[in-house]
Amino acid sequence: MPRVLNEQREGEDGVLLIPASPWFDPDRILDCGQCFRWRRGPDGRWSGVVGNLPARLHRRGDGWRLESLRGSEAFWRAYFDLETDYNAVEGQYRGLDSRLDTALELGRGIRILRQPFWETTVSFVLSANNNIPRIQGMIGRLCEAAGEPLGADCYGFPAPEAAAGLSEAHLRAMGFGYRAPFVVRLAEGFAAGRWAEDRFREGSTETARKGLLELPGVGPKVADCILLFSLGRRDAFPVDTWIKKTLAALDQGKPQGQHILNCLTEPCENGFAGYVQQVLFYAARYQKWGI
DNA sequence: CTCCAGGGATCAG
DNA sequence: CTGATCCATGGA
Repeated sequence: MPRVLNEQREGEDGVLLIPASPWFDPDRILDCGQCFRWRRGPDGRWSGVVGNLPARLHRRGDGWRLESLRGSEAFWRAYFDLETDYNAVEGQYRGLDSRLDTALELGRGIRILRQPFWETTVSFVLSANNNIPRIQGMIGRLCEAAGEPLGADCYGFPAPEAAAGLSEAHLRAMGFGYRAPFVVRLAEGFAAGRWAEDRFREGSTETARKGLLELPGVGPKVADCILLFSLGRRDAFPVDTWIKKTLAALDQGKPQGQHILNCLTEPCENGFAGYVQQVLFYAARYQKWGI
C-alpha cells in the first residue's frame, strides 16, 4: 500500500509541497504539449486528472501546493520528475548556440513528466497530424464516455478494458476520424495483456523504440513521445513539424554537415536531449519564437 | 477556398 | 531503403 500524501487534517486532500524555484513552472510544465488533461483556471490554479487521480496545483507561500486525495507522494514526485536537477541539465546545453540559449531561457521551468504508459500511448496516437486543442477535446470526450466518474465533471482516463467497450463507430462519432480503429486495436491489445509496460522499460532505448513501433498508430515520432513522456527515456527526441522547422533554422549557418541535432543527442553526463527538444518546441509553438 | 496540425500506413520504385 | 499519397476533422 503506497504511502498517501501527508494529511493536513482528517478528511482533507493529501498535500505535497514543492519549493518554488526557476526549475518548476507549472504554467510551462502543464501547458507545453506533453500532457492534455490539465487546465489553468483564471486565478492561475491548475487542476487535472492523471490516470484516475484528480489533482490541483497552486501557489502557496514560498512554494507550490499539490493536492491529491488518493495519490502517493512517490507517485507525484515521479510524475513531476522531482529528483532530477534541471539546472545541471540546462548547464549541459548552455553556450552551444546563442539561439538555443534563448530557447533554454524561454522554456526554463519545464520538467519532463512521467505519465502513465497506456494513457500516454493513446494520447499521442491521437496527436498524429492533429492540433493540441482538438487532441484535448478528443481525450476529454474519451474520458467522459468510458472513464470512471471521479466527481463533478471529472473523469478518469478509461482503462483498456473500458475503452475496448467503445465501438469504432462510437469513436468516430466523437470526432476521432481515421484514428478510431487505432484506439480500438490498442484497447484490445492492452486489455489482452499484450504490450506490457515492463517490456519497454528494459533494454536500450532503441530496442524499446522498435517494440513500440509494432503498436497500431505508433510511428517514429509517437514512439519517441511515449519513450520521453512516459518511460523516462531522456535520450528520446521526438521530431514533429515544429521541431523540423526549428532545427532547420538552427542549422542555418552551421558548417556543412554539422547538424545541431547531432550535438543535442550526443550522450553526456547530464544529457537530456528530450528536455532540449521540449524547450525548443515550447519556444516555437507557444512563444512564437522567431529563432 | 486552401493550408495546417506534436504523423502513420501503405505502396511504388 | 526513401518518397508520394491518402487519411478525418476543425480552426485559421
